[in-house]
Amino acid sequence: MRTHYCGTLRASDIGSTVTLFGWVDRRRDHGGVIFVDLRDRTGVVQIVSDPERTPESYPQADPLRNEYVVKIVGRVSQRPAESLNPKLPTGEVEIYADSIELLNAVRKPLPFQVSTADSESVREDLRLRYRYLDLRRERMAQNLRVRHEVIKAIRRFLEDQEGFMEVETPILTRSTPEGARDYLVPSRVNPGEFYALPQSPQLFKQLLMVSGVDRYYQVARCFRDEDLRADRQPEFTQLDMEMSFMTQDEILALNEALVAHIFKTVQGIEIPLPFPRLTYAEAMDRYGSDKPDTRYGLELVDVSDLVKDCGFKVFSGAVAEGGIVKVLPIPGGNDQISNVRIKPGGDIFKIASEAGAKGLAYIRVRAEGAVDTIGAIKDNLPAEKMQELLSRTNAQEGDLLLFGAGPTDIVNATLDRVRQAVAKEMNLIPEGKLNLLWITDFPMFEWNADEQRLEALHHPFTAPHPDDVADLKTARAVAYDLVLNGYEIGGGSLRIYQPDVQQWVFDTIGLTTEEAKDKFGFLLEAFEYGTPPHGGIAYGLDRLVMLMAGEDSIRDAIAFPKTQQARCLLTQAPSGVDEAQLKELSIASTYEPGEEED
RNA sequence: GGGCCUGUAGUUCAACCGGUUAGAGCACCGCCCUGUCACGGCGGAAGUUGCGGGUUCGAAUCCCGUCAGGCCCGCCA
Repeated sequence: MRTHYCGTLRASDIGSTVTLFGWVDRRRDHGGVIFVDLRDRTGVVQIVSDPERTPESYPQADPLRNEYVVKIVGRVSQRPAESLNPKLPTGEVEIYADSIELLNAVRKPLPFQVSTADSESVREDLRLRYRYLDLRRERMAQNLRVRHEVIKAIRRFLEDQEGFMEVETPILTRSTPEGARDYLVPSRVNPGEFYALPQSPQLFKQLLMVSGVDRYYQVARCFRDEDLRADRQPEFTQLDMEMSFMTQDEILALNEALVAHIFKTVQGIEIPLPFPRLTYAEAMDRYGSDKPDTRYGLELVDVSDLVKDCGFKVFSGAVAEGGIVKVLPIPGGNDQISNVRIKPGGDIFKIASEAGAKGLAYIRVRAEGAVDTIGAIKDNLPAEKMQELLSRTNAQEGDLLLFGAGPTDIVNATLDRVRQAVAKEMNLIPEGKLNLLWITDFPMFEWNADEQRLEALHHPFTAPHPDDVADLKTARAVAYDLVLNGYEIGGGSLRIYQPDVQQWVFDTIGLTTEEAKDKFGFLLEAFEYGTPPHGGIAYGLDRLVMLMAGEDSIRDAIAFPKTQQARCLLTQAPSGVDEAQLKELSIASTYEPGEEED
């Protein structure tokens, strides 16, 4: 029977006889003495074997190799003074092995070394193919631990301190319009009909409020059949919450306490409360983004009013057509960013054009208030406007001012991306800084040009701001996102709980009464039976863990993630199935290998 | 659907502008070494340069196609 875990042994254990199980992390054979680093999930401890002190185990230590599984019985001993290892938590002790039992060997060449120098990075496809080995490695083992600790902290806080109850909701549910593409599951019992996997438990948690659950949470798996990114997987985990009879401020305060609790218990980090708040309008104005990274400055400056009458048509025309002209001032940018990079063919130009910009005008601020700029600005911007522009952007010698001009959304998207690229390149992002903030007062709807209709920015159950109900089309929503270092890690809203308001919203997004009844009739009906005011939030748990673990990819926060092609390299999912299985489900595949699908 | 990047020994990387037998660290095998902790020393085995085609006297290197992985755009209420 195991008496201890490897990584937990300390000087206070000296003298004890211990039984350890684990993997050989490394073996060092000095001819007359063999050292084995034995690893389990808690860490490593050094095993010593030599012919004099441990004659029985010495021959047993000889055939050991990396990643062999062994049982070791030995005595915890003080290391000689000159052999202490301050790099290891167990570095004060070592185990004299009285017996070493080989439980299992490695029978094939390891696809990669489990224990390697930090500088060596293994190809990710190999790591995913042999994920069970990858998870043995310190980095991934640590990430799994962080994930576990985060979820544990959430449960302790919500259940023990705040009276939340976890309720599971269906994985097999019904397809709903709006939102992402659904994963579908054919129903054998009901031929021709399909379940959908939930994109989130949204409707069920609202129903639970009608049920009087009052404070619900769930660590909920969600599914969206969309293309993958470094921070997006087709199945992911939300911390889903919903609560009744609370105002927005009360919900935000509770969530601030939750997030602070998570960081405090998992990483010992104190986060000042309350979190800063920005309205959506402010965030778009100052950063061009609804999830701004506020760890650094580089705020945008709107200069539409200064240039609206100038002779430079790109500027005046943009304003005349209802757009804007904004400046991204880059302190010290003159030395950092050459004209070549801003002009067609340059990398900064490319970033801007991918966001829809036609180009980037610029001003370079020189000594004594002199400027270098493109001819069109020099010739067309009156001196007093130039002075006002320099003073409004707080321009100093050496600064580079980049202009975005055009439709508001394109200008914001352009300068947002350039801002992030510049911050990264100029090392403006402080290491280890955590910047949490709320974005509030999102608009209810945005225009979908493809479908020529308004659609819900958040989702169609979001309550309109009480001051704005006169005109829903332009109304603000009582919706909020939590942003951490430029990543949206959570978002929620107060919900509509009156059927008539819900109906107005469906009308506004062009959902006919019939469609609404067909898709959401059960929810509207539930609202007829005494629905409490309620609201909630959902966090992207994988993303939160990724950020807390210091990783750049959500895959490193998930035990068994999928590749960008949505494949599992370990199980080879997805796969073909027997014709008989399809038949049983009353479905057939229209896919023909070698042919283009459309 | 589109753009960009990567693919060389089990693994991490080299191999210059196309030119002898494709090299090195780790891992593996053998020998040596009693205080290492990324131990060290000597030796060995290990390669269809992802795959297919083309250009060339000659291709890891250039070109085309294809497969796999990554980053991004579109998409993701």
